[in-house]
Amino acid sequence: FLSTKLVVMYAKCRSLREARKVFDEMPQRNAVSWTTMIAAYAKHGKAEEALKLFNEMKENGVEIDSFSFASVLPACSKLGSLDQTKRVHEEIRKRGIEDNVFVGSGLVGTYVKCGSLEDARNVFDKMPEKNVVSWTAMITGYAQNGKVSKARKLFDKMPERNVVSWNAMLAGYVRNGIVDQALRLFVKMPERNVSSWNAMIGGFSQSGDVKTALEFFEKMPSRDVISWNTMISAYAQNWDFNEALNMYRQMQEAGVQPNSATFASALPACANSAAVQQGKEIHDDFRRSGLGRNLFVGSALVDMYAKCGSIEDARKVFDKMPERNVVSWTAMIGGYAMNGNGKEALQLFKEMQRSGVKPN
RNA sequence: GGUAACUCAAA
Repeated sequence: FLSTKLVVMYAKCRSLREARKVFDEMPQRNAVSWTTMIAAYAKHGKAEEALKLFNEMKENGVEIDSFSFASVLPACSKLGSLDQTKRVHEEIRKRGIEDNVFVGSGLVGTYVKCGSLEDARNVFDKMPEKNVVSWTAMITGYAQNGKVSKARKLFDKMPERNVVSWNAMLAGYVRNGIVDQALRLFVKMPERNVSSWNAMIGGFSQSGDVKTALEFFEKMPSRDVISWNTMISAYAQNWDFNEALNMYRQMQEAGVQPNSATFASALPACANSAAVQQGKEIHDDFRRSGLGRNLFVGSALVDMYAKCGSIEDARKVFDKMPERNVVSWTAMIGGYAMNGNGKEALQLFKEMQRSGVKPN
């Protein structure tokens, strides 16, 4: 069908809305159009929507194949619910497609992100054929959960490696604070991409070596938005707030489109230096960016206004947030406490508990 | 014609 191709096209051009419009108006939807929409939502981080569509697909009696499962698994990863993932896994088993390498690798990664290394390893061991993606997903599982040597054993054992596998191992060393090993890999790897460089910059930043982080940033062949965000964070987290804001400005001059992480990285620099004027400018930039509301940016804004003493503005942002978690609540409550308004702080604390958010 | 793995962010 022609409209199926249209949905695919719009989804590829990352125009979710347009794709959905065509999808909704289609006279007949097949497995391809359903899967395309599910994958598009998952890619945009809209996990609930992806799962909703997946369930609707089942209700409509459309056949769910390995493509559909592999597409919905990233949404399960984002939700992080082990129960949800086990339910999907059960459906996969029932349909007898757990041997598919895309489905298997997806399951490994999803179990990792739901915090169950055991289930991940189980699926991994049972896979009749593994490819570089399956191996890399398993390595990431160990590497990101404090088991670097297990990760390294797998890494050395895997039949073939690509740049992503090298990056996964490198990131594992970084995550566990072993920057020298990360650097050793970085030097040794047969090819590097922008992610490899970004990971190293993050590693140096994490160990407090902003100087070397900057050297790598300047030396790398090309920089993407993550490179810039990492440097902004590097300065902000190492108490050089002016340089953080400087990087933010340079990024704009370089014509790089900021994303939500950019704002969430730059705002703490204003918060911690009580730079309310710059904070307001960044708030304006965010509104003008056309990026949708974001939990991280919302919390960073609340914290920025609160720490700058503009408690009213903090509350305005807080009230407009569509979703709040313990970080947003804590930022707001802390703001009132700092302001000497213990009464309002206490009241909000109770309100937070009433809304089902647990303090930590 | 649709699918899986790596790097950045808030109290």
